[in-house]
Amino acid sequence: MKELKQRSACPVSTSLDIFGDKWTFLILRDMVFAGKSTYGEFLLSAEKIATNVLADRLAVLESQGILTKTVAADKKSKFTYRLTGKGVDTVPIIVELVLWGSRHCPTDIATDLLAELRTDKGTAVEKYQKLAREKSLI
Amino acid sequence: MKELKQRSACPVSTSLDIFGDKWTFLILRDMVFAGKSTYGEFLLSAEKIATNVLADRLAVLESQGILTKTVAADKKSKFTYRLTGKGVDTVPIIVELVLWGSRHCPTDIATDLLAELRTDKGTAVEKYQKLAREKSLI
DNA sequence: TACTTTACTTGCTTTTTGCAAGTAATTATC
DNA sequence: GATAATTACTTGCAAAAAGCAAGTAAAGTA
Repeated sequence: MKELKQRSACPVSTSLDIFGDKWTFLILRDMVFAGKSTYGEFLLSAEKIATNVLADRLAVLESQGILTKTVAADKKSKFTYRLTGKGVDTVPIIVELVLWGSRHCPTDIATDLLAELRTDKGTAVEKYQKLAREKSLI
Repeated sequence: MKELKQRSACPVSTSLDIFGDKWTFLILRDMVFAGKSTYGEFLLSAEKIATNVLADRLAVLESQGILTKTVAADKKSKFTYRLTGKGVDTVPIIVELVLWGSRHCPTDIATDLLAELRTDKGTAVEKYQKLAREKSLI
């Protein structure tokens, strides 16, 4: 059990106690927007997370109830990671990170996704939350 | 000039290249929701940031154009930090961190602020952005 | 002139990250 | 049925970042 220390009772602080690093939201991004669900898939992302850091972050996210780890349906040697409701609730945060980054940094994002997020953020958030929820029920 | 390396062209990743740590959003929170603007004020927050880390983060945020550093109006020995437009644009991210933390962690947040954010997030975001913008024009 | 305020800087220890290699249980192939 | 490949890690070590205590320097106050 990975236990995190809570630095204060401020909700921004408690959120950052869990998500305050350069990698955690990239794992969640991969689950929400790329449909990834295995250790091997997370390793393939462009940012090249180290294997020990990935293992550590997955353990933290599992212990914090943000995702679940189960043996894959097709292979016993594989694990499937799925978002819990608590994990699905991070979608609005990730969407705001997408919008800020795409507005203020040189990025390369699918124009249709960006248009979707900019035109009707609320609907887009609900859509990706629904997709993530459906995956967790497979 | 603090220069950051961009790990990929993904907007989530570029946002995290700047904000991906446990302290940066706490500084921005203090500016947006507590009206803080000086080094000494940031040091007083409950989470107790180390002085060298605070100095480093302020330098990064300044070099990234998220805040400006000017000599204070009243004292030449004091600096005033203010959000730029790019900084004001982080308010929606911080608001989502507040909402997630207050929903999923044991926190202690003013109930009227929480009600304000939950009832009409868009209006609340605009209100705090406007307040931050007005401060930057003083 | 001495003391305080304000904003750091420095030095040192601890923790986290990054990188390369190794391991162990399945699963696929010959 | 032995051999190789997949999949998900673990381990060891160097480098970077964070944490802590103390020191510095310019400006303001008594």
